Amino acid sequence: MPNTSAADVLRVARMLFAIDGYAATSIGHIAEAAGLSKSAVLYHYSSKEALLEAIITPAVDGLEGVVASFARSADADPRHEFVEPFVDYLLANRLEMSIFVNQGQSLRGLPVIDRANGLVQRLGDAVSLGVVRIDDRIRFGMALGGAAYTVVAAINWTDNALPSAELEDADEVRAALVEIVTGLLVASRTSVAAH
Amino acid sequence: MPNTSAADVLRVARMLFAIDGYAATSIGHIAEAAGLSKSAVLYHYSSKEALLEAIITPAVDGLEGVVASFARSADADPRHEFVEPFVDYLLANRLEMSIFVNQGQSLRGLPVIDRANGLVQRLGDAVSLGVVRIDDRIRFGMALGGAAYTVVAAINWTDNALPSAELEDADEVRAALVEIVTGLLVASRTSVAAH
DNA sequence: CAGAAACCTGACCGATCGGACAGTACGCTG
DNA sequence: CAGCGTACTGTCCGATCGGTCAGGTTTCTG
Repeated sequence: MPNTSAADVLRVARMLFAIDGYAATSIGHIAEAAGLSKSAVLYHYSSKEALLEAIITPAVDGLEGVVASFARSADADPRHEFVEPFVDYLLANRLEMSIFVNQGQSLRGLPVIDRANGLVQRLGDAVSLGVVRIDDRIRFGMALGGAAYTVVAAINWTDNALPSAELEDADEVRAALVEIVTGLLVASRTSVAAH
Repeated sequence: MPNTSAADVLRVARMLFAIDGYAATSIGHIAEAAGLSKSAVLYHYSSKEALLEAIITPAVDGLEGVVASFARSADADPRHEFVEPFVDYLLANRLEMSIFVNQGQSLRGLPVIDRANGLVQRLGDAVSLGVVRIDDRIRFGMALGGAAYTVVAAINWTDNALPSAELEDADEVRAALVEIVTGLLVASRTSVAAH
């Protein structure tokens, strides 16, 4: 994690985009918070959109891996194949998740966001394959969406403004998420098998 | 549901605020979509903020009832006392929920939004009372947040643009949500009792 | 029919936005 | 020392924003 100005801009912008929203965050705000001029921000990132792209592209790349790991877990025990990578991904990309979970729809049209939305849809489609019962679909949606939203909400509802959350009991949180998500997914699987 | 211009403005604005976001929706956009001039919109609602207030105040009032119904269900079977009203509330206020679930943090500072956020916090606090284990807290968060987010996401991921979603199997959805949320809450309760 | 109230428009305002651009200070290399 | 790339700054621009205002039309009421 280098300490260059460009990296500072990235960190500040990620924070502001996640908490205040992309539309409500001006380049001037980012510049001020980073201790630079607006022009300096635009020197490092040629546009506001390019800045957003630089922020969430790595996270979207990681999401690609998560989707792949789900496809791989099609018939195995989903816990190790899919759930743990999924939960780890959520916890490691909280701010980026917050951006495209909460603003994914309003920002559609931007290429990076569309790519992220497409991946989410692919994940949803992959899971709907062979799942007919509505309550199973909803259970699955709650497992994925609920976990994502819970992790994101933890940013907002705990006293934030601190650079990274005070997750000292991160291991416990992780274990709990893995257990609950697995529970919801397994319930879905078994009811599929029984059907 | 009257067909006056003021009501049209309200409907259009609710849609745009929920889908495109409050910050990204200009009064001019609302006016255009409603077939009026910008001035006409500002004639019916004195400011953009007043328009948002008119949209979500009824939903926030309803949320007050939901919070009260949770307090009432403290030791009873939570299904009828709390879960059903909660799920019904979510389904009946999908667009408004979408606004202050997804944008509640970025819009903090606006009185109506702060009131809504305070209610959500009150609900969270009420539930944390006596719940120590982290996995129980997360399970509860996933029950409430996940249900809310699932209902909201259904707006965004299904082909929208249709005025109200094509929820013909609404009864099945409702039943499934009630069952799943109840399951998560009951698991939490029993583990509290066992502890 | 007179007048008031309700409804709506177009013109205009200051502020802020994303972004372009010309210029400057600094360090490295030949 | 000359020259060049990097890292910035302040200035300016057109567009768009939320909001005001003066006036026009329609509708209701006495």
